[in-house]
Amino acid sequence: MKLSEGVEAAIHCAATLAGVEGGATMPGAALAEQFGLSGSYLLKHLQALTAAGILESVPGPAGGYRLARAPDRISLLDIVLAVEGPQPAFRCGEIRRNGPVKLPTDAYVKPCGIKVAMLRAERAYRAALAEEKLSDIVADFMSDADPRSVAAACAFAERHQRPQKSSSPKQ
Amino acid sequence: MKLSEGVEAAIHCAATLAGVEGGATMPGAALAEQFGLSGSYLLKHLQALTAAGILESVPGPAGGYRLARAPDRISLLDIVLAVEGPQPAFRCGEIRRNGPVKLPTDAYVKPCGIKVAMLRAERAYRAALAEEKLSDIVADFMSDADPRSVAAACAFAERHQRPQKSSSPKQ
DNA sequence: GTACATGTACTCGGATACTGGGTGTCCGAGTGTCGCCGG
DNA sequence: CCGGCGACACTCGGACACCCAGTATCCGAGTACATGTAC
Repeated sequence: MKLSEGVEAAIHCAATLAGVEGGATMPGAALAEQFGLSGSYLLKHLQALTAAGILESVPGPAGGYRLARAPDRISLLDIVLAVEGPQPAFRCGEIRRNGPVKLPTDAYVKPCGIKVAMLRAERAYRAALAEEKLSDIVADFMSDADPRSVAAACAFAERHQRPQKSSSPKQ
Repeated sequence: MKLSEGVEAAIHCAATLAGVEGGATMPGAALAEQFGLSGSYLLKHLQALTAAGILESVPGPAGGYRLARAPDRISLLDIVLAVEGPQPAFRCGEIRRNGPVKLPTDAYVKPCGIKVAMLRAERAYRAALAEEKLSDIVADFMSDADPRSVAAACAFAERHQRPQKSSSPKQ
């Protein structure tokens, strides 16, 4: 039961990207600098988010990443699943069948009760994660966090975002 | 987000031990055979359960493991935490502080909103796991599972449990 | 002066090493039992 | 025949290798802009 470090980075990046204007993008290198990470490595996770349809990538100069949809339609579950993969945390190896007593296969049509219980709890986890919207994260940060921190984040976003001329119809 | 394989084995072992009489024990080697696992390896997890106070170990011949308390007072959360460790799945590395802009430490007294959100979801997960009692797992297995599977499990338990003469006051 | 071709700089993307936790295995410590010996 | 002693067998417990996912890094592909040249 351990999430990879990339999850934290991915969420922070998504939250940062939620602060830039509509069509503007921010290079992965800037995001990496923002959090003191290796740019080359952070790209790996940004690519995962892009593949999952959470981010969009724009190549070339003045390119970068931006959110693919509104922050209130992005949940922490989406990000976690994109980085960690969709498979559940509990993997049932069906070890109940590995005993020395070999029962016919049709004795195991009923699913393993332990698996059912574990997945039921995991559904609760995912439901709770799905309730945590990226927009709420950002809103709470803007209102509750230390003003200096907010100002620094906004300044950084302002400085590194690159407005897209083609896609953004003038702001 | 991936639980170790040992969790599945630990839960199965605990469920099996819930089926033996009060003071009786079952050797770890028997449990390993029951699930086709390496005995030496399974001990590692059984030791973790023992250290967490979920199981009791009896050394010497006729020794083995048994539940340390009633199955209705053992939840899947207890077992998962014993095997995986108590630390939460989401580890906040405070990467928000790693940026090039160095703010004073007192700008970060408020906890990271992302951490708060992640841990809130994780609390839901743990609460759901805490609701899954080992007694329910066993009861569901006894009533719902295939009769042949139940019979095999009972026969195995009957064959391998070793009644403790000292602690069990004659059954 | 304008339009086109070319070179450059910047971006993302995928392929390639390194490392730590989990997995798997081994040998040693402790304990109860059985057998043997002495009384 | 009974009690004490010693060796044995079985158990758990901790310490030691192996392997894969995650971590970290590099180089290559693609695109937009800037520049230089021809018309």
